[in-house]
Amino acid sequence: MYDIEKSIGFLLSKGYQRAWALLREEIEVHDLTPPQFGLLAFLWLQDGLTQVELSEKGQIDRTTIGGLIDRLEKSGLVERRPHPQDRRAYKIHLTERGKEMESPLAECARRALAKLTDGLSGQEVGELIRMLQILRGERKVYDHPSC
Amino acid sequence: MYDIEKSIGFLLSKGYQRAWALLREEIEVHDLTPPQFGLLAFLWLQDGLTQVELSEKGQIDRTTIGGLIDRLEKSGLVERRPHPQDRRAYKIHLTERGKEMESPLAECARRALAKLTDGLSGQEVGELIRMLQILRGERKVYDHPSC
DNA sequence: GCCATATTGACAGCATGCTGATTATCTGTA
DNA sequence: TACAGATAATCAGCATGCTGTCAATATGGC
Repeated sequence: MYDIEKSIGFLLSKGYQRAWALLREEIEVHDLTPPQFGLLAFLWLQDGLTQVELSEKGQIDRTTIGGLIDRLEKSGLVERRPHPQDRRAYKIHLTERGKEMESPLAECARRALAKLTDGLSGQEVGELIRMLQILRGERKVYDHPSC
Repeated sequence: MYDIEKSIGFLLSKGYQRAWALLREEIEVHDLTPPQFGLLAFLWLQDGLTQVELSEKGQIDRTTIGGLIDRLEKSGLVERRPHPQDRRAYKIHLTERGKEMESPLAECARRALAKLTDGLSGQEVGELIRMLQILRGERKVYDHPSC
């Protein structure tokens, strides 16, 4: 008999759903959604990427990126600038307001994470991160790489 | 600095994305999507539930259930029957074909799960399930309940 | 330089997941 | 019985994530 309640796929979907909802509660006052927050977070690490580069780094579908940027542009957090070497492409840049939002938004994410992992110890959270990185596709993640 | 690559929410979203894609590869030959499979899986455990009951058991939004059932009904896997005591409600029943699909579809799910957890040991998979159940909302899950 | 091929971003179309509103029906209380 | 409030399902509207297609532009081989 197939018991979906114990299935990793089902549990991942529900865990993700809960993470999404908790983050959304924290950031909706800033009129953002979790994926929009995620895209900003990649720009905080490196500004001026093209849509394809953002798509690869964030593992977000390239057709989804377009709409995300449309909405972030409308909110005045990012802007499309023509790419100096490639007339097909845009470079996506944070606006001043987009840069200023890093600190308050990261604080929102910290609060959401605290609620999410309320039932887990710090060590368990580390273990969970390691295993999720493996699930994501890396063959194996070691604390001390051995090969 | 906020590093989204190490964020549990981000990793959950990517892990879920990968689980979704792997399951979809296995079941798309049967013209199903992972959420449709999930709904069937709850009916395999208990047939004849109402949409609200399915929504609660599967933690699927009640407005999403309607469309899922529409599509499963069109595929001939489930059917809406009037509820004998409540004229507002339907009881959702598996068709013969819906029942027969349990075995092949569960096999698809087993193969997808094997690919997903390829990099983890059996013990790690158990740990992961335990931690995801905690993330889902249960305060704490013990192998040997202590309180 | 020229052309086949690849790449960038846009769009249409579909399924999912949510909010909020609506309709039909049920239930508990006066 | 009558009525207020709760409940089951639907619908409209929006954002996300995917497939597939297309136009504009780059690139590499000749």
